[in-house]
Amino acid sequence: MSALGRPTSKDVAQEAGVSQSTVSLVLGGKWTGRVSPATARSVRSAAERLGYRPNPAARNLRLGTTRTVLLMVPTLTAPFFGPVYTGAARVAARHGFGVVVATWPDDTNGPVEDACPGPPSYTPPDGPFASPDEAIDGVLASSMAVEALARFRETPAVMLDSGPSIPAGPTPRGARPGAPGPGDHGPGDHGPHGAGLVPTVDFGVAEGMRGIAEHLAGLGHRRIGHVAAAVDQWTFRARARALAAAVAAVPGGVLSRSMCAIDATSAKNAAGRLLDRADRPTALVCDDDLIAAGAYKAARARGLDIPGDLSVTGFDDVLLATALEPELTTVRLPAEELGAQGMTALLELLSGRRPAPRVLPGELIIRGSTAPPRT
Amino acid sequence: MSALGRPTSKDVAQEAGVSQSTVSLVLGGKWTGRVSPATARSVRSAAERLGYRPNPAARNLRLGTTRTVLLMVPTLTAPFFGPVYTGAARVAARHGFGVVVATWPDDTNGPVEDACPGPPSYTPPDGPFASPDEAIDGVLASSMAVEALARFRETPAVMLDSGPSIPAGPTPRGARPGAPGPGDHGPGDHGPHGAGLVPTVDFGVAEGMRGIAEHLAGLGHRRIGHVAAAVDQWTFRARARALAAAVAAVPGGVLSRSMCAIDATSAKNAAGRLLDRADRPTALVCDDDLIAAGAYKAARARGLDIPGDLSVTGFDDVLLATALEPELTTVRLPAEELGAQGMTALLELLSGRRPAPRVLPGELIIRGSTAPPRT
DNA sequence: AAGGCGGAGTAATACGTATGACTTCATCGT
DNA sequence: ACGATGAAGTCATACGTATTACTCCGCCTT
Repeated sequence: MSALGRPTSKDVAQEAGVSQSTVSLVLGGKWTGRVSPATARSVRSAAERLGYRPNPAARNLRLGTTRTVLLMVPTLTAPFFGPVYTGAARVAARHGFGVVVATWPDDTNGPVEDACPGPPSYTPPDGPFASPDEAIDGVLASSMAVEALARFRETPAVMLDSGPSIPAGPTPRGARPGAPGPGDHGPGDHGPHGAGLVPTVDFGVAEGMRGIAEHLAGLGHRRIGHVAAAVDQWTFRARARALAAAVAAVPGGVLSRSMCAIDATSAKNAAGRLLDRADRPTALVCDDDLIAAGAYKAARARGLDIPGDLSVTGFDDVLLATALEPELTTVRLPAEELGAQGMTALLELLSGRRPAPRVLPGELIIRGSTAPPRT
Repeated sequence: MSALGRPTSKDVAQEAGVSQSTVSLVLGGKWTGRVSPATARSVRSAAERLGYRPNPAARNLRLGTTRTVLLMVPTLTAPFFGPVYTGAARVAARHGFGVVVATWPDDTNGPVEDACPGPPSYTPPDGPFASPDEAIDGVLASSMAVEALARFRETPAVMLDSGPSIPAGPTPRGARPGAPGPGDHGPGDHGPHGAGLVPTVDFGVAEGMRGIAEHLAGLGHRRIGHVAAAVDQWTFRARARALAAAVAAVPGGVLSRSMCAIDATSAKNAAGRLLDRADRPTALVCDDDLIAAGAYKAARARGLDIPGDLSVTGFDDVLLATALEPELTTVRLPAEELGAQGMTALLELLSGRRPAPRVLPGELIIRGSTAPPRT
């Protein structure tokens, strides 16, 4: 029995009447030609009987691997990142890996009284991340964590939702989302891990946004408003750029834009600004579902019926989308699949291969918030 | 340098010109009277210079502790459990503990193609939980996981949101939520860890629900409908019981109930059944915010104005509550604090003390969805 | 001067697993 | 008949840390 109260490989060896090495060989699967099938069977049955599970910590010591990867996300409180974790953890578990999560520290807000002393920890977390002090084999990093990724220069990493290559750094202050500036994310960029060496998994946000624009155009909309998230991330830049291009391709298409933070109140104000213009748009394209909820409020406050007087679209398809009335036309981004594919890419990277970039298509979900414009 | 590329205590020893033991003593903090202050200083500065962090796996081996706890939740996809994790992980990190998450396996739904071979894992997960195969010091278990907790008979555990004592087992089939049957959760019950030995952290849902009832009664409501979650959990039984008691205490108070699953469509139907009765309620009390969103839909479908014709209340105060129009009157449950307090209790338990039961009060948040009934 | 004592530090070992080096023994080829 | 071959295992060791037992040394006591 180990100090943790679990049976060890030595216990199994005794039970099976063999040596500890043999147990390790059999259970490690590398015994062909070294252990007879009969012995292997008896070892396995002994392990089964005792409910033996190898101590991962001890295994790590020798192997120089922790079979643990770090998932860096800004928060688990937002609705989007839970599924990302779920997908990543599922794939990881299937390969015997564990996942620890690091979140941006200002994720915390509630006051906590923890007078519990507990054993002393002489390794206070110091970096920008509130992360468990783990030894890590690799990092799966959400786009918001680009600069924090620099702490892991030596560690294999995969970026999620950060664009087809890692941006060289934070976009300059004055840069406007949607401005297709040269070198915005060109293949010549050098990420923190070297020239384009960090594998990426992305959503096909451009195609998704184009789908929305074509859906609206097909319904007859021409004056389109964009309630855009004022967040400097690749995904929002890509959304803005794709929408601008798609509307420009529609004869008579006109696009107006208003920026907001990602919360319902700010979105309500931004949408209101568009609705109060003389040439009021007949449709509002929102950068995500929560922003669309704000747009609903702005419309209701002005007595506008959705979708009769105003069509509204969202992005992401979180739970909220079907809770709204009418239900929201949006683009479903497979968040769980993002985590799963990201983890798959990371595991490939860890096993020495160079994973190909992946792009997960979004799916246009047409619900009740879009209709032809009133003539 | 370790196999993982990090400096080891031996590296620090060499840098400081002392032995590895001395490094361990100094950094472990138990060196008073054994190491001179000057040496201690030089060791610490060497550790600083090299960026040394002890390898937790190696430390565990000797100590018989993994400094890791397991958080069992049904899912991280639902909006409620992300904050629970956040709070738990924050407190854990502060004491040098890591948190691994186990979720109910049917949390997975998306198809995943993972042709990645990776190293073989000879410990396939077998239990009901899709959990990382970790060695664990303790378990923090959400109420939905009562029966799974039985797998950890020997492990210190804290239950979250499961009522003041662990129920003896699943409630019998025929049991109706709200029926204050004898022995429902009486102090005589024996949990899986023995007679009431599992510490608990709960929300004050009864007080919260009473607050809602009194708020509505104060506005003048008498005919109240309860759109109840058909989920066999302590928290929902407690909500139903508290509401029934509070309404009974109001002169002329009448309560009707309709059950639904926790999704907007099912809730819409259940709310609709109440609204179609001859003695239509003037207020609908919903078991959570998502159900309230369904109630909004039912009301709109019948041309009822909220809050003019119908008051609606939710429970939990998730993001959705402020995205609805009008914003939802609800009870805020401090989910992050639940995780934090639960982890604090678990750490107390691990250090040999017996934590007192904790109850976190809910807070009534009055927004725009409640008003006096139309006369 | 012999013995004792406390301060400062080191050597040695245990934890549980994985693996390269080694042993044992039967069979095979010549 | 005798070394070579290969199968079936075991031995010994390394991984990085925490801790116990020990050494060394200077100083004090008697």
